Amino acid sequence: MGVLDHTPAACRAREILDRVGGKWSLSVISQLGAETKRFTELSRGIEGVSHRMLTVTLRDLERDGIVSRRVYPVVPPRVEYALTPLGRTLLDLVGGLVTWAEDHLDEIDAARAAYDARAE
Amino acid sequence: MGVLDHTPAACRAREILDRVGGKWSLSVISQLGAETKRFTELSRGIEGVSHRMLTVTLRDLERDGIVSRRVYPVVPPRVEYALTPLGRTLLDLVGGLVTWAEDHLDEIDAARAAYDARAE
DNA sequence: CAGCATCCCCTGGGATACTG
DNA sequence: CAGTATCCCAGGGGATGCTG
Repeated sequence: MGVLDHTPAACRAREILDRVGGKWSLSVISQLGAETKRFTELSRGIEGVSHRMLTVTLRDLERDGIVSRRVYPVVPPRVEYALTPLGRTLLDLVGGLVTWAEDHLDEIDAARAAYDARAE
Repeated sequence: MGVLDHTPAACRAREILDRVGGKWSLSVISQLGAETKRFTELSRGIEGVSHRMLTVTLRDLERDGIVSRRVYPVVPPRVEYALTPLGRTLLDLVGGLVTWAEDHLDEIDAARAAYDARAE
């Protein structure tokens, strides 16, 4: 028996999946892992993200205390985003996900192909 | 710079989130972590899951090679589900998520409360 | 027992246009 | 530059009922 033998544990893990599971969350966290960035820098660094979704994602992460938002009262506006200490602990965890993905994605793809082949 | 400094890395991590991010996936993986179980056992062990969603979740996990399905040709039908070796490696990873959740959920909840308070 | 099939609803997320 | 507002759609997921 490990950490996951009771349902409540899976429940809690789901909560963080809800927090990090958004389509763009990981990309944002990834981008902010190295350094503080401005809105437009993030926008350019994340291929395919719309203006709106980047805003929404940043708001959610900020609300959860994973990303900090610093506004400079200048014109034109300047806003900088960074990971909070909490966000940086997440970064380590997500590193584990990436490693696992690299190690097993081929395996999963093969399993899918085999499954689909069986069912035609 | 860590594992997450480039977007492609985040992309790959997203793929596994897509695979495991379903509402019931973690609960199923959790339930199967300890031992092989039958459909009804799983159903009883996971509070709130509907008949249909359990079926769908199991199919998806089976397709990805995370869960194995064994049918006994008897009547009444008997079907047993278990984690595959690949599934067990996932179990370890998810253990990390659970630990992180336990360590930081209060922090996140506090951040949310503070954020919501600021915005009224 | 294990599970498809059907119906329906709701939210996540895309496109686009407007502002301080 | 850094957003907000509005509209819209696909599909994830719930409820229920039928079957081998």
